[in-house]
Amino acid sequence: MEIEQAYPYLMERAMRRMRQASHHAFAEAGLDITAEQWVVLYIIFEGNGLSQVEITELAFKDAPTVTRIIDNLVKKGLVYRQMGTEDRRKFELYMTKEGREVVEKLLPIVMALRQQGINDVSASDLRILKKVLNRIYTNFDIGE
Amino acid sequence: MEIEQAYPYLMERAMRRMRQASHHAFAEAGLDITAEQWVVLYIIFEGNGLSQVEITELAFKDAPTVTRIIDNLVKKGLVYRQMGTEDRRKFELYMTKEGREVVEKLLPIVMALRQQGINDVSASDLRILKKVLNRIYTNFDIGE
DNA sequence: TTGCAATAGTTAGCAAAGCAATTATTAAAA
DNA sequence: TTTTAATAATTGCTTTGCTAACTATTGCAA
Repeated sequence: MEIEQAYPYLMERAMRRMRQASHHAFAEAGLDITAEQWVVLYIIFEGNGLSQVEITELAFKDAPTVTRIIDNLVKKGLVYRQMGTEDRRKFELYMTKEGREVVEKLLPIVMALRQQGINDVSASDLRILKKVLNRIYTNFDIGE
Repeated sequence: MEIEQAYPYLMERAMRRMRQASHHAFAEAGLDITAEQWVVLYIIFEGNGLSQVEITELAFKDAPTVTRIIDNLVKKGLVYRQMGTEDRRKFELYMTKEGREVVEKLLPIVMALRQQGINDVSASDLRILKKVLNRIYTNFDIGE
């Protein structure tokens, strides 16, 4: 019954530490970027010209959240919106030069953080972690 | 490099689904309680008379968050604050009758949800999940 | 005993998550 | 073609997380 042993608690706890570590590392690199902004920024970096809906799906966030994160990224001059040529409801998202520079500066930091988290975790344990996380995700599938 | 394969992404995704499922299940039971409120409510249920600092540590949240969650629980009439007898800076937190009723109503739902999440996950995989989550947590220990 | 640091809790400000409702545009149906 | 439904994005509202600043109380030390 002890709440400290329940896996949701352990997940929450690990996630929070991870986010704090990210924020701390980003700040140390002189960059005022949240972990969530990083996710969206990187998606735009990888797939230039994506619409917000596509970003929403890739980032597994909801539309309003993505709108606001992009608002912030635009304010910081890292990305810009361009009205869709075919479908004028859509925006296409592109990186600015500053945005690319930030990604290139952050990428190794993100990689190092990710590695730090699984330091001394065996490859097989990591595989099981991912498998179970995916399983938990599908176990709560909508419509059940 | 695919972000969908990175463990932080999988954790985030699983957590979000879990929270949604909780909220949905609580609402279906006719209870307007968030997952976060449940955590605090249950801690007060288990340890009657705890101070907010103690709750803060047990819930692994920060002080302002706990203050507000307790504010909400008080508004809903589920718990109440009582000024500390020895140390007048502290509050002691206690359940109301309604609070106890809510916990007793929610407890089986929470248990079922927790079980649903790890449906078809072997005991050994679950053990590894917990071990790795703890490892990630300590790998990001402050002061490193 | 006075003065100062530590502790408990709160308030304020910003970012983010979730949900409902709204606008603008496009697609489908009567 | 006109109406209706679906889609893309936004706005508003509430809750939470995090940081910093603040008040009140307690504990310790000069």
